[in-house]
Amino acid sequence: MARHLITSAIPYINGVKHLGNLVGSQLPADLYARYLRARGHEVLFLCATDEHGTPAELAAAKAGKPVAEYCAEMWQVQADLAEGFRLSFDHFGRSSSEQNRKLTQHFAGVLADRGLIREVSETQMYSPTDGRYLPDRYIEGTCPNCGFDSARGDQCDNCTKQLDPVDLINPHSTVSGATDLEMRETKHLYLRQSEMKDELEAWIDSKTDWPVLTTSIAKKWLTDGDGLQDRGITRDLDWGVPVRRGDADWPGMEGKVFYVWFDAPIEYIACAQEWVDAGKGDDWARWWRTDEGASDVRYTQFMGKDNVPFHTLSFPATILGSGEPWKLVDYIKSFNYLNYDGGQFSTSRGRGVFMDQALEILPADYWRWWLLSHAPESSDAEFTWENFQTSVNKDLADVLGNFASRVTKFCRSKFGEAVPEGGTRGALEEQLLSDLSAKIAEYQAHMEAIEIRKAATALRAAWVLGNEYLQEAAPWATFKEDPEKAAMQIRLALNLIRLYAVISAPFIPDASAQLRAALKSEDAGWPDDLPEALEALPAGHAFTVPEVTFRKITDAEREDWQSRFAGTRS
RNA sequence: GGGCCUGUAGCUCAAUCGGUUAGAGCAGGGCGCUCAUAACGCCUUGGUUGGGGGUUCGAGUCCCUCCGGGCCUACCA
Repeated sequence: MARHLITSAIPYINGVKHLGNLVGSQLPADLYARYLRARGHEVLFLCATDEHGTPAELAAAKAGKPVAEYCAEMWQVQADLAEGFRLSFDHFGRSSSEQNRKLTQHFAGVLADRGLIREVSETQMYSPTDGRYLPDRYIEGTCPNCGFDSARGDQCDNCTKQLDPVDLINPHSTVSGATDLEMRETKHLYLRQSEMKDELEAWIDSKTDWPVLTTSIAKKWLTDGDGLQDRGITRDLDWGVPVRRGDADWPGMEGKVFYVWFDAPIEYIACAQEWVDAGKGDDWARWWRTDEGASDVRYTQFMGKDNVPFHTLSFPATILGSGEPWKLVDYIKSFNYLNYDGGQFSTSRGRGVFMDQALEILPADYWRWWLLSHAPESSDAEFTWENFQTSVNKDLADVLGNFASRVTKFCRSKFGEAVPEGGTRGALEEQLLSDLSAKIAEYQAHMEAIEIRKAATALRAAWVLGNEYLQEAAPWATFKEDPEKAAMQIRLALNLIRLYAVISAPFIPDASAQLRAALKSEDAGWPDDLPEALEALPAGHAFTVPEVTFRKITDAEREDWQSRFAGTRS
């Protein structure tokens, strides 16, 4: 049994996340965590909210609330939704935690001591009306290149030319519309990533089994132009981790905070401390310090492709640069994007299905199954209501749900609500066991390799084997001339339902639990020994016919949702 | 502009190191079954692997080129 540390990219605080966000990190991470736990491994699965930065301040202002209060509320919203989707975090933390504040300041201090931080004086747009410095993209004006009148300070959306805010004609704040912008001189800390380029590159090069998506993005940043650039790790903001050098003041940095992308990954570690402080665990160091027991931990991170540079370069630079024995990531699983019906999901425009809306219309398992079985692993994937309806109806209702239904109902009508007794297995049953064993082995191999779509395909194929067996065995026919044989067939089929419930739990935990409850089976142990697992429900064991496990999505519903979610979210 | 990814059946996706006749699911067609959520099973139609050129005994896979889609390009996070 191994020890697995699993983290999902931490979702930003400003609002409910959409299904694309969910399938890009939290959901696949949960699948993996549930699977490894089911296989008996020791797992620590962490996630948190990413709370700092300009967008959080502006969202709070818009909501008319102090930013700390806004974040606390939104954390609760996201925590509830995570629970709704059955995301099995051991702890769902907050990057604004006390633990993260201290740890972030600690890392900055250590990095400074080791000469990996330098001060840079630069100019930045300041808006007296807004009373704040504005990131480049919060300034808009007319593009000096093409004349587009809504060009952003970092890039023109019309001609794609990269810009500097001072280049814009008639620049104004997108927050207030203020035009009295001025350049102010300000001092910031830069992490000297360039010093660590060779070390990082050697490390990335050693990860030959990582997804191409992960390594190609990392290599690009390492080798593009002049190579890996130093990165600013402080900002002129109120909301964030105050800049301190460990426990000490940092002269000249008063009133500044660390950049979110510096403190957010550190929250992975702080979250383990929060987990302990919340009384859920007793030793975070054995997961994170290689000198305190973490050397045998396998650490896997899940994220969307936009997060890859920070996880392959910035955060490792922080860890390696500290010279302290922190656990480095072993495997980075990254995802492409999920699109919505011909376009992108968009938080700002409210396009697509959001986590709260999804749970309002259907149980979590429907979404979990579709999203995971269509995870955007090799390229961007697309959500359409037609595909969702047919996939879910066919896979969950027809293949799995109906199997449980036909077996239990047949048993009830012919033998009553207890596992029937008698008969002995023959060649057909031997063949089923052999096929099933091979299919489960395939499923396990894909799960271990985190090949999610392939794992879903193998799992579904295992469900199909049950229907094939039933058709071949035809207990409704054998019952007429050899009731004992039919009893044996149905006993096996009832055990198949339990088996399916167990192996499907990482994908569809609620349905799995519901099926086991109907079968009155406490045992959720993984079927390491398949013949034994298919004897788990012995003759005479009482059960009940489960409620319809998965009802079908009707055409009327699909059409309703299709139009309801076509527009924008209010 | 530069870089990376991607294009395979009507749809969603496979295809190990370049190796036999490019495979699944869904949708379509036919047959069977009657236990079941109009469910299940079997058979089956369907592909010049985006176009063109090249390397090779052999190319979906490697090279060149053109076309389409997507992402990144470092101050959104």
